[in-house]
Amino acid sequence: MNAREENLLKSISSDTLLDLTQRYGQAALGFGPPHGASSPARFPLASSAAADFLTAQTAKSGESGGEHTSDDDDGFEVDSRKQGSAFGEDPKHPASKKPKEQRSLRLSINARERRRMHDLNDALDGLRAVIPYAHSPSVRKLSKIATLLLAKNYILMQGQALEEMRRLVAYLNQGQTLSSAVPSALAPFGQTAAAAAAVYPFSGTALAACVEKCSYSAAPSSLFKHCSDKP
DNA sequence: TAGGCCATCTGGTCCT
DNA sequence: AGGACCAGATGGCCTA
Repeated sequence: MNAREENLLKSISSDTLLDLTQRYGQAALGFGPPHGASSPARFPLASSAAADFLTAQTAKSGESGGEHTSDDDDGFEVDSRKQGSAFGEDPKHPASKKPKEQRSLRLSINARERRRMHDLNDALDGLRAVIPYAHSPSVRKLSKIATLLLAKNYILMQGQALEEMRRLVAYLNQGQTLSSAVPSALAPFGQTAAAAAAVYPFSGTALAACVEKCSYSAAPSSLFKHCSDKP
């Protein structure tokens, strides 16, 4: 983790995160694609079940070869930076029995591996698209490791939010049954909420605190580490 | 210029 | 046998 990424993460306010949390949370529950979703295949979990996701990924895997690699079978559109090593002769294994066949096989394997890594990167891009962080063009893309760690913390945070919501609903339901003399439908919502806030044992700021603590800590080296602890 | 990040190649291992 | 997955090595690009 470098300073650049830490600054990026710190730049995200918890308000923004909570806002995004609400929207992405809905999407994750299947109420529609998240903001900015360009295609269902890009956000498979938002539109359908895990099985659909796997199907989409399998199909995508087949097509992505075409998207990324016109080099697929020939294996010749390699990164120009790596061309030297890609075509260099192995000093340990000079001209063997069938060098041409072996070379062809090696190129095919390389192309497959390249395709596989491209698919992996596509998946990471998909992950970046659905986790809350600054998506503006002026902000650098999250690194792979930052993406994974932020996604993990985001999932943990969502779980906590869900749990807190459940407790709140249970608490409000309990209050309804106790004060049945006053029809709950007539109770001003604001007052109800205020009363709940006054008595409700679970702080509404817990989530924001978790965001601060888990994802956007100012401590450079400890970034992302806090929530590796049990929530 | 050092360090971080990344893409690619490569050989090994496991699975179908 | 062929493909998927993995980890190590290598070298390029970018930023502080």
